[in-house]
Amino acid sequence: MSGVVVVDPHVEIDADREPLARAFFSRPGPIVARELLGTLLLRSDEAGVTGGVIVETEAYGGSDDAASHARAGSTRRTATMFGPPGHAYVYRIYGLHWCLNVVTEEPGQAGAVLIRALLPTVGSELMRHRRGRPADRLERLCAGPARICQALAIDGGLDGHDLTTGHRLWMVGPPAAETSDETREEAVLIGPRVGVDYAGASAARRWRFGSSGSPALSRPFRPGSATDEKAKRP
DNA sequence: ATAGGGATTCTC
DNA sequence: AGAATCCCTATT
Repeated sequence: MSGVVVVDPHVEIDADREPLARAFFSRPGPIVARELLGTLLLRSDEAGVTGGVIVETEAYGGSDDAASHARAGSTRRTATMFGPPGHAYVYRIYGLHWCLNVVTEEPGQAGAVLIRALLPTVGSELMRHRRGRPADRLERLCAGPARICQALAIDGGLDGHDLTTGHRLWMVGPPAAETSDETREEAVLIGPRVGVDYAGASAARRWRFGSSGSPALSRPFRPGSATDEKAKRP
């Protein structure tokens, strides 16, 4: 991908855009997760603008999903998962790191997509500095959900933030990507979700999605089970 | 009140 | 392979 245009945080957003984005995120998690591949995640704060292309995602459901934080219903931590689609669900893990999700499904129906990896395109030097690894290869900078949050300075203060409004932290692509037919067809890797074997929940569901051939995946997809396939947008 | 554990990452 | 490290959740 060439010459990325950095959106000014104060730019006006088309009035049409928000309802479209809302519709995009209100659909089932696995569909949203797959279609988020190739879209742009951007972060703007005092230090500058950072971000990259989403290359890996995972979908999580509601009470029927034993691997989901929402499995026990709405709690203090997971309340945003039951809220409006297109908002950020940010949680702390292992007392150390933060992870970023986008809320999916209609309000009242819990769901979220974990953003697992980006290919950096904006502010890579700032991200290296924030990660404390100036020599890190570009593909490794945001290869992992907690690395993304460290590189983009995302923490609990952004929990519940609307990702469709175009400021602080936002996504570019849905639904703008629908205009470019070229990008509709892409090879997508599919596999079981990472680190949720405890629930025995990942066995049946293959809700992890990755951009085929991307050098920035958090970890490889198993060549045997994770099938390469052509995914087309509706 | 308290115990158990995690959608991770880095180092040994 | 093991630690780091805290707060959410469930249980007493």
